[in-house]
Amino acid sequence: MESGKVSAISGSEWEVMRVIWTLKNVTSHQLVEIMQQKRQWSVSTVKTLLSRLVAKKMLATRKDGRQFVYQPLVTEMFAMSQTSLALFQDMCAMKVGKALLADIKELTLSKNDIDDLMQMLQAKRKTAPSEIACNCLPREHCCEGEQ
Amino acid sequence: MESGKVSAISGSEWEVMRVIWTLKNVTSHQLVEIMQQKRQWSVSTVKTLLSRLVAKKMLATRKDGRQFVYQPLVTEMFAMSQTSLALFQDMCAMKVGKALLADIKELTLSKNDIDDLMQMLQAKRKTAPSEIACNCLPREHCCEGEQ
DNA sequence: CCTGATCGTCGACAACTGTAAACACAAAAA
DNA sequence: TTTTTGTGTTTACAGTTGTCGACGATCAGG
Repeated sequence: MESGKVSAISGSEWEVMRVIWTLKNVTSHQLVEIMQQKRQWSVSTVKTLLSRLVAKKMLATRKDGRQFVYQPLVTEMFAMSQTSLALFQDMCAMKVGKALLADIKELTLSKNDIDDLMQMLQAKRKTAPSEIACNCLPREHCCEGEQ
Repeated sequence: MESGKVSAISGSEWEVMRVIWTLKNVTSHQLVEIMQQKRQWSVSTVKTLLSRLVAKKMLATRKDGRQFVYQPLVTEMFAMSQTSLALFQDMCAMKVGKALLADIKELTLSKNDIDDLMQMLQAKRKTAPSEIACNCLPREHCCEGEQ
């Protein structure tokens, strides 16, 4: 699994990142405490995840006295859109729209988000194709029915 | 990693599934051929993935003469929305809308999809909250700035 | 200066993934 | 019937992930 993007962090790593993104500058101690409260992880577990995130260049460390202060190297928004977009791009292009629809139906969005989304959609509509081909197969037969 | 959902299939498995979803009923031979063309995988690799997908209850097999015919046990749409929704639900609730916006900006959607999305949004707007709180931390301080 | 509390680093280990070779068995061909 | 070929099953092996305990360095107290 080699990529040029956001190093595809794993689930647990993502949880740690969220805390760091939110707090911006966190000492390992704070992290351990928060994660222990949030997920009952052992001290070691948190430390391991931090090391891995540093190795993956998602976090930078700054030594402050005896302990480290962690700091994100990519923004949360970047990671979020990067990750979700990658997921959608691995799916059938023809059905991505439907998946989005299902997601939006379930997710809680603010009025502002909704307005932004609608505006974006409105703009995209002008140049949108009327159909998108399925790209699940290399060439031959491709989905035709199954709307 | 235990879940009640869609067994979280991995990347390669997802690729195989896409072909099967599209073709509905596929013999291992076809699969091997397609995957070889699409990803240069060896025969063994494809077979391994198929076994694993059967083990994960994503595929059912029906013996047809010497070989097996594979058949999906969950619909593509279900898997797609399930998977993407799970991803979004692991992200900061406050920023999911922005991520969606970024995704939609990049993805190619058909006019119909766009219309459906807009309609959905319009409907949701009526009951949408004006703000959504960040849920990255257990309790204390939570993101306030960083729009 | 010695001692104990803190930290970060290493090493571990099982489960899951990506890839694939080896093997056993049945069917097709010779 | 013997050989070949097409199938599914087993085994393998390196990497990643989820979770930790142990170890060695360091800082704060006495």
